[in-house]
Amino acid sequence: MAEHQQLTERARQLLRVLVEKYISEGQPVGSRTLSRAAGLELSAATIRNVMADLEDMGLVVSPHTSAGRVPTAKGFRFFVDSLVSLKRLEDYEIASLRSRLQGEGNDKELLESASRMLSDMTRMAGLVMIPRRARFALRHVEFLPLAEQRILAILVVNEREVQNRVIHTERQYSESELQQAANYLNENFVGRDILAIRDTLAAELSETRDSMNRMMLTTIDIANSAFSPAADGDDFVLSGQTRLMGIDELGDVDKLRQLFEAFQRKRQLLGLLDRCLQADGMHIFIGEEAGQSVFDDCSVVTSTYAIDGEAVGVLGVIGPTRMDYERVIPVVNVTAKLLGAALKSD
Amino acid sequence: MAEHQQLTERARQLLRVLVEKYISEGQPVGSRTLSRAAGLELSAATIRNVMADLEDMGLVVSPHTSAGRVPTAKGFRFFVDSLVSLKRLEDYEIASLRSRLQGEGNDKELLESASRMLSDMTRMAGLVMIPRRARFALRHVEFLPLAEQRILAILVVNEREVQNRVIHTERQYSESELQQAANYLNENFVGRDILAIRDTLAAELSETRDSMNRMMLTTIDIANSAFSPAADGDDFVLSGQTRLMGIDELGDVDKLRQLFEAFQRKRQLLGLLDRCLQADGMHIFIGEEAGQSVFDDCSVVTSTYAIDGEAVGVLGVIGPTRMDYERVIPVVNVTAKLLGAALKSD
DNA sequence: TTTGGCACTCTGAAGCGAAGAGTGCCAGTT
DNA sequence: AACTGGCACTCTTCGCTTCAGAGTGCCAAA
Repeated sequence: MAEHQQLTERARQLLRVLVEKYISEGQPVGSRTLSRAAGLELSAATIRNVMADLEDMGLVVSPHTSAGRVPTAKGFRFFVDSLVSLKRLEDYEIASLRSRLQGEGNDKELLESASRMLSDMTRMAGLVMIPRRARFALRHVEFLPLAEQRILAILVVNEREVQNRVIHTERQYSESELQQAANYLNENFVGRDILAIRDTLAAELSETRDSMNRMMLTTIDIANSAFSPAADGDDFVLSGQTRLMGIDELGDVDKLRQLFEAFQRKRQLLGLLDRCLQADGMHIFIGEEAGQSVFDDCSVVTSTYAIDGEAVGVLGVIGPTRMDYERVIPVVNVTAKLLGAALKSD
Repeated sequence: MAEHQQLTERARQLLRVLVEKYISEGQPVGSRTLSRAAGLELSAATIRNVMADLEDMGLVVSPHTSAGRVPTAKGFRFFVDSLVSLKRLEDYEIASLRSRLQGEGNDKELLESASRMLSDMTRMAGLVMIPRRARFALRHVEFLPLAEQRILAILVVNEREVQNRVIHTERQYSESELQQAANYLNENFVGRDILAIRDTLAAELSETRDSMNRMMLTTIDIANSAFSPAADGDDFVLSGQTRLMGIDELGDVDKLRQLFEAFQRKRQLLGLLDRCLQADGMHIFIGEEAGQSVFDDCSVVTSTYAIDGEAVGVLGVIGPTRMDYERVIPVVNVTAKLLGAALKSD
């Protein structure tokens, strides 16, 4: 059986059982064990032949001459792509998750709660990216002068979310100028998207610049800086990192430390999440597939979550390559749906 | 030499050298090594006698019959209390720290920077408690109605700090009622402490309840909830936790995990910091002294930091019991002074 | 009081052999 | 042609022993 040949049904079945066994036991599995567990009426010797083939194809390896087989990253990939049989969550589990999310007041708590849920359900680390709402509907704006040509802008958007930014301006504005500008915006633009407002103002500026009064110029100047896209400092919520410390595949303290450092830097993980946001639905990265050596012994299972049909964020879990995909995949999937619904409903 | 007797000068000297040696090498130190390192002209045998005394007093132990001595928590305590000779920081080091703090814009960044500095200088974890300012001077307030008898209160205090809170009220208020209440507060109370404002309003209420107009009642009702003491979610800034993973005294993954969990829960650590805030100056907890088993193999070195002479917060480092106190203590001390100064100056 | 000497203890590394697990291959069976 | 039992071989793991090294405690002498 050559490298690129199709797997026989039997080989697939054996690979599936091997992976399942390995996931549940964490030990290399030998031909004898497999012949007992597989349900097929085959002797250990026969199975050894099949295993040799799977090894040629790079789906399994044995850590040393006399130690049974372990799935490779490629083996896991094949497993999740075409062998895994997902376990539906029990209804009561779904109900309990839903109620945990419904109790939360604001969005931030909702995300934290979802992250903790992912972590609790899978006993690994859960993560939830802050939603990138396309739209920030202005509810209210306030400007306060600070020293040195700086202004504190407070925006209330999407009904309840408060953002505050310090902006630098060309010249010093007085308190009453700022007040007027804010009033103008509050009277004319409530409910509209802040980026759209900025564009509208800019258009107006170029059309009727000369005839414009001072107040309008002030308003446009300030709004231009204040209504720029939010640079969210904190881009995801991670929970249960410490659970990873209990997992012996990741027992190497040094590896673990690098992983934790990556969590703190956020950049690498964020890059991964961003890639996931490009395409709706679930993504699974196994071992090296994430493309960053810190995650080499890890897998990441993610799903986008959507508000009103639009994917606004990504959530998922991160754990050892040897994780219980049959359960983890549905957990991530369901949590994504529930979170989307919960975000919509308030 | 009995348990409670004073230590001779010689015993003190030997203990000092032993602790220093142990701190730098991390290995139990034997009598032979000590006789060479101590500078005293004493043979190993003599030293062994002294060591036996120190062991009786509980200042050192040997991990097993043939392994030299290691300081106990009590031994370290004695060392830091009366033997340690602090190493002054170099002027250029102080200058570099000062400039790192001066570059920062807002308070939050300042605290993070201080925390990172502590971590970098000591190669352990740094932590800085958010200042508990006694006074929150009102700069501006805004109330916005939300659904279900909730109000979004936005407070700007201490010139530039924005707090937002969702409060629940007895009845639903209209947008214009809230507007009036906010205007009243902004016109009459700017610059005063929010707790004082609340008290003033409450006093007014009891005096002239009957003659009071509806607007005033509204204002008092809302301000009463909105101007309660800030429940800061995030009470301290921790940096460089991962540095602790490299330290072999804390090599036990399970211990380490408990420590990290304690960091996330925050409560325990916060309790410790609060105790430190009771008394100005430096505090050192060695091993069990912190009173919480999670910190058993750790020491915590803290200092209060003050703005205008008033201690408003605590900062420090956390690391293994075997840390270089001679250097760590000055680092914490200096950082506290610099942070206090930096917070004042803006 | 200090010191050299000595017997003793304990650790840690190294080496060894037996047991166990599993493989690869071959020759025989279906 | 596909499967199977058997067998030699390999590799890990565990317990045991040995040995060197480090350091102690105690004693008798200076």
